[in-house]
Amino acid sequence: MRHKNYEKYRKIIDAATKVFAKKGFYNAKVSEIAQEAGIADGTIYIYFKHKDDILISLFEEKMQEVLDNMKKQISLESDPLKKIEKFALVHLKLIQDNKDIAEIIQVELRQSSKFMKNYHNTKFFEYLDLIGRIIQEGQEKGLVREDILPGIAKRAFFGALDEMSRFWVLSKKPKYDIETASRQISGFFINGIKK
Amino acid sequence: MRHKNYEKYRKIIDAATKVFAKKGFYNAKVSEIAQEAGIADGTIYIYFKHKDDILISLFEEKMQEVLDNMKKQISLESDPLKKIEKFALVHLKLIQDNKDIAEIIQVELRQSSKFMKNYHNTKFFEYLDLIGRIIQEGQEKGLVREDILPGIAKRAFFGALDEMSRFWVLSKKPKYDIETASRQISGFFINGIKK
DNA sequence: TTAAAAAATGAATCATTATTCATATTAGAA
DNA sequence: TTCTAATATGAATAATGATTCATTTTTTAA
Repeated sequence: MRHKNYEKYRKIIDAATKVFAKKGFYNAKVSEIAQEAGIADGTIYIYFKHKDDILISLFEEKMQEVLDNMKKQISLESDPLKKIEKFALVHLKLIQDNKDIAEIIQVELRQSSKFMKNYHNTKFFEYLDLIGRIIQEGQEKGLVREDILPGIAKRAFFGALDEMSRFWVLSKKPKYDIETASRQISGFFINGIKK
Repeated sequence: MRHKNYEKYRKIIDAATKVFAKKGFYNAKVSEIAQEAGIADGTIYIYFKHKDDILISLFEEKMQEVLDNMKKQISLESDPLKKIEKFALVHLKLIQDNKDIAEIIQVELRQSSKFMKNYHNTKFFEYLDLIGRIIQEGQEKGLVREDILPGIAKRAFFGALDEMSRFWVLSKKPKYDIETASRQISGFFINGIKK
């Protein structure tokens, strides 16, 4: 199914992205998504099992793009501390350039236990782990303090970026520009963990 | 209304806390809350305008407690950097001791735009601002670097703690104990911002 | 060109639940 | 104790919207 007509599959995902971002998952009607995609309600059920499935698929698709992009950008830097700087900048840029996706990842996907507890979110852990590995690399190269626990540090760093994102997603006009925000956040994170 | 029978009002809030935490706001039935509270469905509508109103009230109540507690604890320290350490410890302890509340604040309340965009969340901003003021105090006393923007730093620090909380709320058994986690997080935050 | 298969349609179904309200119970005043 | 107002009850209502499926349209391949 997923391979028969990828184009339409994507069209539905894109429509859903808009509608979920605007209304929130539970308040979004399947018929609205269909309308936004310019197809009939029933057609959605040819491509997706049910409404939940749209959200999950949407997330998988978008997250894969984010992940690929981030890996590529990171690999351009060799210094682990520079990689952290880069991570912050790329992450916040992504949020700014894709408000709808950001809002869904931010708000909708975290939503109920249904999604976060039951659906084991591999892609998200992979993303988090990019940070973890940078920190470990930094420790191996003697740039990062040995007593830093990468499992905690990666979450702290991601959380810092993420809270900044939430702030942007939820406020009308960003108060700080991305360069400033990313410089500040990576700045004190790096200062905090370096030797 | 709110003052007539505060006891029952609280009973409903407590029941809702349990049910929302378990099922998520949208999947929680008003009748389940009523059952958990040991009252009839209709009684809920004597104390609350509608389902949304329960979530909002719940949040206001709980957040006020959290806020009062945090203010008290913080005021016991005089050194701003110690205050930050204390903040982290108290915050994470709260999460650990109140899983249900944590889950709701964490997951449910951030949920749809409905709550986060339309309902202006004063209590949350007040909480965030506790951190902001500690940082400013640190700058005034010459302990924190002048180039740190408190508006960004407070979000980063809160975000770091919050992401750690999410991890706990969503995973069965905590991998790190609170003392370790809070020491690590406040540790590199303080290192990151201090002169 | 034509027939079968695949894809798309959208009106109808059907379950689900928030909310209401006529009725019953309880508490407090007289 | 009795009456009245305040509370509480829970069955009935009524809207909602996800999902199905009989029918139509489009595509494919012979």
